[in-house]
Amino acid sequence: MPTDAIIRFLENYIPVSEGEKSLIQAPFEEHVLKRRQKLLRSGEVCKAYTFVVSGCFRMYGVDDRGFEHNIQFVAENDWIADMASFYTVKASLLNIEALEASRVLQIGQADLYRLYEEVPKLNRIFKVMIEHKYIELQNRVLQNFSSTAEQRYLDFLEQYKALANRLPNTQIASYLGITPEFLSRIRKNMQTKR
Amino acid sequence: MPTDAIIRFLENYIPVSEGEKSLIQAPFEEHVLKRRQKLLRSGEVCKAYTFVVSGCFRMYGVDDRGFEHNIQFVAENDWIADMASFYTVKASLLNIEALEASRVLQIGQADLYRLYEEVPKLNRIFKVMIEHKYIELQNRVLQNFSSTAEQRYLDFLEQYKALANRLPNTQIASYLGITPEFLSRIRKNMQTKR
DNA sequence: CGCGACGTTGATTTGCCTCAACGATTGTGG
DNA sequence: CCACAATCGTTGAGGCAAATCAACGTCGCG
Repeated sequence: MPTDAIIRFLENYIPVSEGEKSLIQAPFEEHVLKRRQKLLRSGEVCKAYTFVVSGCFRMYGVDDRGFEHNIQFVAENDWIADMASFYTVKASLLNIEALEASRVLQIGQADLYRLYEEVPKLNRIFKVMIEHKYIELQNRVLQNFSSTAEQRYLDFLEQYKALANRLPNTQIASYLGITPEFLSRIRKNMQTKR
Repeated sequence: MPTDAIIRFLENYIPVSEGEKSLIQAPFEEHVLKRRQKLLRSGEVCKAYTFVVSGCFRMYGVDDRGFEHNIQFVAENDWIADMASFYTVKASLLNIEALEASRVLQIGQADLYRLYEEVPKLNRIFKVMIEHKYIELQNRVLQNFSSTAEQRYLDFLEQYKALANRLPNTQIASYLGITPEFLSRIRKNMQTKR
């Protein structure tokens, strides 16, 4: 069962009984996406909370000059949604796009709220999960203070070792807030150093 | 009772019974801080979750060259803690400092965990609260993509109207990631425009 | 009163962007 | 299975936004 992956994820936090397992697994729907296909377009409401079974996504915004800026990458066994749009049911400012062919499991607002009622411990689990995500995001803000782009690039490689190999440098540059050209120069510079 | 402010805060989310109120209020301790006094120093473990009754705080990190960078401001009727340090019980990278004379209510890890058991709905309330904080932080990351520092300054004034008047420009510059000198030039420029 | 925090202005420097051009690789439809 | 397009990484020349360093006036406070 593909939804087993979700149970394994939850049990990293708190054990889940057999009855709860079936309650949880029931409402999720599986979807398959090709590379470049979108889970969410800005302007739409984010209607689903998404668990990534396999593959990889980027979430990004577009500035007033039309440039894209990656906010986060999410790979297998992790969750992605624009919380702001999902909970307020308002148009999202963000896009979510598959960087690889991917498989996901999705749950809508109504089903998720019902699950929170039926399985109250989900509130605890999701609270902790979101705390983790908050900490990760705060670390990102902290890293952005590292003065030079080279240092931020090194920090990124350190923190996302596994992911970095799978991502094109253009996407990494967009995450770091620099141009692909400048990232290329940074990499060249690093080679001559060592 | 100063802890009434906490109940009012919680009831913005979900009603709380009389019995729950006393359970919740019991473990909080009140503290008074002068301007510039610290709630947390980097290197220490963040041992308390703090509710601000009155006054205002900044949370900041220090980079490798010794420069301070503000991550967030928190004023009355809001919570502040370095979640990363609080939940992992490891040394914090951050500092929390009073920008004004302030009064706070603090709860330690053990007491907070006990409260989560005694009053399970706190998990729901804190989940939602942290979601809000996550969204706020994500907006901050998004705003940082706004190309020019002037635009980011305008965004900041828009979002934190009330707070902006109370903060010295040096603190705002540190939040925006620019020098106080450059913020001064931006402000001068804006005057001549209108 | 005197000291430290704060804001301002000027001159100079620099990290990173912009625009343009060119191979290498990937993927895709005929 | 090849041809062509699209994506990706790289390099060069020139330009700009913001940093740096230094100096000075003002204000609030112990």
